[in-house]
Amino acid sequence: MATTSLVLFRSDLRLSDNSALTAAAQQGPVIPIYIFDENSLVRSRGAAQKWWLYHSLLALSKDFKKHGLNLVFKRGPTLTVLKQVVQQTGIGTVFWNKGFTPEQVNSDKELDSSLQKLGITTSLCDDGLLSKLGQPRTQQNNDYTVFTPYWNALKLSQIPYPIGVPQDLKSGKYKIDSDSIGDWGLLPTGPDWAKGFSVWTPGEDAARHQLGQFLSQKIDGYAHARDRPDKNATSQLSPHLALGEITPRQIWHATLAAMETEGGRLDSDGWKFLSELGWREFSAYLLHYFPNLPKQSFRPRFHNFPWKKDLSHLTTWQKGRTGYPIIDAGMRQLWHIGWMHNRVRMIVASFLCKQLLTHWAEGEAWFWDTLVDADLASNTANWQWVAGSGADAAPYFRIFNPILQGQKFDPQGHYVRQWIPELAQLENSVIHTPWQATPAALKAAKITLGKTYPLPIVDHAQARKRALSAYSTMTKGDDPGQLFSPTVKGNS
DNA sequence: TGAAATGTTGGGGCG
DNA sequence: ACGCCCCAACATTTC
Repeated sequence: MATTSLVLFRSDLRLSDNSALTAAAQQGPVIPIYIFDENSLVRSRGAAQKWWLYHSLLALSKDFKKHGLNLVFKRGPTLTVLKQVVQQTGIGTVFWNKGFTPEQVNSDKELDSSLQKLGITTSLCDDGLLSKLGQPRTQQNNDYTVFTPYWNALKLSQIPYPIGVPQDLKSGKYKIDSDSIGDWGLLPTGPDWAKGFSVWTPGEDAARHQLGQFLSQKIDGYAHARDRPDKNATSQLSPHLALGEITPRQIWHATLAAMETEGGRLDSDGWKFLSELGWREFSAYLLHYFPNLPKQSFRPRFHNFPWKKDLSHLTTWQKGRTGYPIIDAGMRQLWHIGWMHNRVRMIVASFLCKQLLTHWAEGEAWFWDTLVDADLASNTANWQWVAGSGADAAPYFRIFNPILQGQKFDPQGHYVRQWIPELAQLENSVIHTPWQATPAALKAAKITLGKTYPLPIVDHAQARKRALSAYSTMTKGDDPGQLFSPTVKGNS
């Protein structure tokens, strides 16, 4: 006997390797549903990711159509909407893949018990991570707080193989009204800040294609080239992963297979790439054991760090007008395409926290709103990592010199020229230090410092000293500290 | 998944 | 030929 089920989609916008969808399809016909629920208990998606969500939902809907299923769109509190649908249809079973942030876990639990009280059968599946949430643990049954031992334990464990698209996908025979997602306010309304986002193709097909291209063309040499923002050398799978258009275990096994094919030649590049999945996993793991990670420094001694609140500095950083080309190029890339190269993320984050002494959570909030790949665990764990307040973090005194970083990782200034057109005509020798260019060189390049391009807002050497002295004021005490709330909303 | 300050070494200019 | 100094190059330490 076949039971028709609802399958609730959230951050798992794919047909393949989808545990909930597969489990439901094994029981009978399926009605897939996406509910746009700006639940106050769960941090809602930033503006940039809403753009991605819109396009990803269209893609998912199309993919379901190919299998003869209609993806239902609804808006409102998830429980209320599900109740209505259940009352209207009499469907008695709901499947979904569990979330893995603490707030999603709690909200899943509430939803689960509320549905059960209504006599609805629920089935929650594990999905979206390589490992079971909260695993592995140390031999003494502690949680890991250092990446390397965590990673060693993780990579040795059995990572499940991905499963395909369910073969026996059949549509439930109910007519359910569906919203038009154009009414959800997912796309920019005023000025269209998402024009540059057209470089992306959201959706499961595009994600699979992107992975294939990466493994056939870019994995070779990845370990080194990944640090070069002037080269297109990274996988750029992060937004696909964030929305669940592809799973880490699909990437894991496809990468191992590609390494296998090359008989070991790509092992070091391949493991470097897989370790990046390891960092994603480690972030989710840390957030699980430290639910305050988004709001509080992981290391207690940072609770009394003398952060500065300087709105004009923050705004200058956000707009990419700090006067340091590598910083400004990164911030403008973020604004224009909703994504920033990993190396540059570290440089701009270090600059905000250290040169400008701004609380890491201000930067985290900006990234959250502007990144298409925003992920609560990765975003907060990595900001804390750069700030020095996180688990297994870079030491606070490791302060990037934005000039040297620019010269080292963008030696010809291609990246700077791409995102800061007003510097495009400046010669290589001063592309990362325009204030050192001769008046004649500036004139030839049509640059007026302080006008067409800003002078540096802080002097690096001075700011570095200031940061180190701020660091030295931290005490070892474990002051419980305040939970942080950012001062500025992003562009939403 | 740094950078700057400080220390050490060794070749070469020079008296 | 020798010692002295300078300083680039590299190494170590410190932040």
